[in-house]
Amino acid sequence: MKTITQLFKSLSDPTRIRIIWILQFGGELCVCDLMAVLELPQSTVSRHLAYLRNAGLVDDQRKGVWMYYRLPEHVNDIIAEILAVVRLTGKDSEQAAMDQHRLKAYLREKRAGTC
Amino acid sequence: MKTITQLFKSLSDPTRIRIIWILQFGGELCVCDLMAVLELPQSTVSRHLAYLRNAGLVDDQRKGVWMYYRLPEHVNDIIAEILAVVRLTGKDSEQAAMDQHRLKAYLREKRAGTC
DNA sequence: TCACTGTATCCGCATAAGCAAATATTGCAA
DNA sequence: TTGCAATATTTGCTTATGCGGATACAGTGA
Repeated sequence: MKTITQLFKSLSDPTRIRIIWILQFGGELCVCDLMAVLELPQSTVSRHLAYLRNAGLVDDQRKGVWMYYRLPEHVNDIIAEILAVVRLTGKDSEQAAMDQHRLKAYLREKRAGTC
Repeated sequence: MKTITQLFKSLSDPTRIRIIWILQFGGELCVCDLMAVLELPQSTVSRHLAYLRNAGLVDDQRKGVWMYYRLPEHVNDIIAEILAVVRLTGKDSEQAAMDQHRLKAYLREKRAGTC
């Protein structure tokens, strides 16, 4: 019961929905990538990621100093369904399109080796 | 964007999840039916129903003094998917089973003509 | 019209959640 | 080990949300 409401609560914030849209589009990204796309301070992004991690909606993996986040690959039916719904909502979202555009531009200019 | 987060926010409360489970099981019910099953005061139940109505997750219909609530029949893909997810979560929920049991007992004793 | 019942909304309060700066932690390299 | 960069967590503040009693509104019947 608490798990389910926690799951929905973690999706009831626009920033967290945006993070999932961005990860669905961009695959694996580190915190500073997300900071650039979301245009939000580090502590804010990190806290939202912790929220999503606790709900089982993202996986994290440390690579040196960088923490990379991505959507989980092996999930139960409920989370899979929910991620499908979120993807559906992103299809005709202006915000999702803007974030995808900003991510593409950011990745194009990003130099190798930097975060 | 706001619509989506509002949708998830309306599902981030245990009482509202319970209401949807109860309606999935019991069909069309009025506010006092739900008060009996949820064991919550009228103002609380009504407010949660308003939340769900605004999110498009329940339909209401007045019949005399009574307001009947049920799940919407014709919904878009997103709401249909979300209701399916909620149903899925109810399958192995002890709370859902308890509420179903209480609803059955309540309907058995309820006299015709009373709310 | 008036009284009554069922439901919706308002109000004040308590709790929860978001924000961003500050601080702590982690891992790498010198 | 020391210093630095990336990230996580803490802190203090502000805002949002839930609660239930009180009140307002709507429909029915006398």
